[in-house]
This record gives sequence, C-alpha cells and structure tokens, in this order.
Amino acid sequence: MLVCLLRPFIGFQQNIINKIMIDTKALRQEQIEKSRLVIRHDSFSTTPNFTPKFIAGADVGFENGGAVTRAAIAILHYPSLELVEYQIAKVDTVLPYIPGLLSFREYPALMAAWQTIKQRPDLIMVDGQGIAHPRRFGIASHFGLLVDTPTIGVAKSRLCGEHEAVGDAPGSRQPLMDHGEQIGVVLRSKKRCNPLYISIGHQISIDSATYWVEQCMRGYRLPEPTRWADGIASNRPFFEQTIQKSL
DNA sequence: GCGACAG
DNA sequence: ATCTTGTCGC
Repeated sequence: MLVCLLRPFIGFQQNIINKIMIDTKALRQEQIEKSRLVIRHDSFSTTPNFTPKFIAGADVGFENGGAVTRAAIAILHYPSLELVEYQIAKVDTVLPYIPGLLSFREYPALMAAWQTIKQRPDLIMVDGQGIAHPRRFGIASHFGLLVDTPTIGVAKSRLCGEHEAVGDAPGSRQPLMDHGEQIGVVLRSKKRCNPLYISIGHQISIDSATYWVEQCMRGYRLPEPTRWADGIASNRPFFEQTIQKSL
C-alpha cells in the first residue's frame, strides 16, 4: 500500500534528477552525427511499385504518472490492414519529456517491443517526427536507424518548420519547410481534423512516405498502423475488446 | 530577453 | 503524454 502511494512520487522525483543529470548537449550532438546516416530515398521495398506484405505501427504510452513507459508495435497485413500481431513492452522511464530529445525517452521501450515481434514488417509508421526535427533526427529516424528498417514519421502536431494553410478538403497538403529545405508534408487526412505531419524516417522518400500513409487511411485521422499502435499503447478499451474478438 | 516546443 | 464531463457536429 505504501509502495503504491510512493511509486508515482518516486517516478516524478527521478525525472527531476534525470533532468539535472543528463547531458542534453551530448544527446544533441549524437543526433547531429547520426542524422548523417539517415537514408532519405526509397529502399527496394518502399516504392509505390512494390507491394509490402506487412506494415507496422509504433507508439508509446505511460503508466504510473510517467514512471513506466509502455511501447506497442502493431503489425498489419497489407493491403487488408488487418491486425496480425502486436506486442507490448514496459520499461522504466529513463528521461523526462524534452522537446527535441523525445526519441531518447521512447526508443528503449520501442526496442524492447521490437525484439519480441515475430513478423518482420517491410515498413514502420512511427508516432512522431522523422527528419522534421531541429537536427533532422526525430524518433522515426532514430528507431528506423536502430532496426535498419524503412520508417515514416507520422506526427499529430508540428515540432519545427513552417507551412501555408492546408485546404479543408481531405487529401489537401502543403510542404513543411525549414530554412528553405522541405522536411515533410502536412496532410489533411480527414475532414474537420487537424492535419498530419508526415516526414522521412529512414530508407524512404517523402513522396513514398506520403503515398503509403494515404494507402493506409481507412476513414480515421490516423493511418491504420499508428491508429492501432496508439490505441494499444494507450490502453483504449475499444482496441482491447476488438483484439479479444479477432484473436 | 521572449516565445515555441513531437509525446 | 495523462487526467477527465460534457458537448458539438455528422
């Protein structure tokens, strides 16, 4: 009982300590160095001509007031987009949320989940930015590099860059620009919903990234891979129930 | 100095 | 991200 009450408090205190202890400057330097390794063009399995067999979605959620990080990877069959496998991993949270350093907070849990999945997806959609990042190394690029698999960054809001207003009609898009460089595409995926921020993660071009996100849309704001990963990682009742029925 | 700031 | 009731629109 006492431990239960103290756990959130301990987690909170640990975050404060970590924030003081971590060398954010070193992490930023690491991003700058690793961003040079990110491949910004299509791999053999990411062009629109190639039909992928499995597409995965990856996302994380938190428990115990942030003390525990819960990662979910959902594997969907393409083009049916039916869920064929999912895995959840829980690890102790290692860092607080710091804008621009999100990947260091989330990748340990994602890697733990990745090591337990049996299918090898052709493509992974990650909840967060790819190269649409101050140092061109968001969570989608970081994770893609670690698992040596094509990834796309599918974020729900903007981290950096600017863009013109996106049209109201679904399918409307605008390039996301930063200092004269296109770092992504802002896409209106659904009526009356905020747009998606799509960017290169790893081993894919921005055109193919946008193409595959659109191929995975099924009437919701998010493409199916990240929609499932998000639902599972966030413990949304609907997904729990649907999973029980399908398997 | 001030505001912005993925999840 | 998470906590959390009602509410607006299709």
